[in-house]
Amino acid sequence: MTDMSLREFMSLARALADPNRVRLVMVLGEREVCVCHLVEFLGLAPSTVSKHLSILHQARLVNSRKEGRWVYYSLPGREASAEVRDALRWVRQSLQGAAETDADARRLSEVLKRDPSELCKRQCQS
Amino acid sequence: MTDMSLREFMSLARALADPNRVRLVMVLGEREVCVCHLVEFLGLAPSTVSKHLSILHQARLVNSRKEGRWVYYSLPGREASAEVRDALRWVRQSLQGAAETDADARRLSEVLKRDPSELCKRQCQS
DNA sequence: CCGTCATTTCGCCACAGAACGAAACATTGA
DNA sequence: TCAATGTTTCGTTCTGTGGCGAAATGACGG
Repeated sequence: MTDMSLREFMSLARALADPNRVRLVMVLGEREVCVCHLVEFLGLAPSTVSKHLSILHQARLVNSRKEGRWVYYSLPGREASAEVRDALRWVRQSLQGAAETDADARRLSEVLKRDPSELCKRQCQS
Repeated sequence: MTDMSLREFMSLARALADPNRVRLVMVLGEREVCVCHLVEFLGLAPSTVSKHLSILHQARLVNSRKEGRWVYYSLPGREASAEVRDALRWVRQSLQGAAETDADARRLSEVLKRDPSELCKRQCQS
């Protein structure tokens, strides 16, 4: 009923075809998270994480909000299109309760306890 | 509730990350189709189509049945796992009614009118 | 058996994409 | 305004994947 073109669908499907991007979608449930926390969470270079977030954003699977120097990403709510909500529902329902999902949630909780400034300094020096 | 591992999910997501494979999934609704008809439908080399079907089969998104020299592919029904059914539901509900879907359905109908033998001869000579 | 034919597997090429570091950009604070 | 800092963009490298043709596999008909 969503009447989505194949091109739009492939944008969603390809955005969800990378495990790190799927982990980001799973870990962004409910809360809004700063990029530097996501960098620490994935353990990848800031530029790599930024690229992943850019791909998710282009597919409308995440929202971004800039607050000062920090950028926060989150999942869209009811304002999202039906196609995006269906895609997010598929991912999140499929992977809820998975071992990796729980482990990642715990891992993010630990990361969120740290100060953004501290994280970014360590990221930039390396 | 399906309690699927990230690895299993990525197998499904990556299988659905190619437009030609998505077209195959959409066109295999209900009916069982022979490989040579799918080759003519996509307009790709037989080896390429076989590879696509292999990827879909490894992800359990399609069934294969061998009858003589011909191999028929179809979508799994209720015997499929919940994860596979959820993935197929997402794709098919998202793209039902899309212009490309209707055009492909008509295109396959035309192809199905032709004889398998005739198609395969033309495919092999080229 | 042997040839034919439908399909798959293999080897190769070209391109897409994931990763990084360096540089650019943007914002805050001195 | 200048320095510091969080994020993104750019350029590069390397791996992964889609495409094809040729060869291998498997099944039917002589």
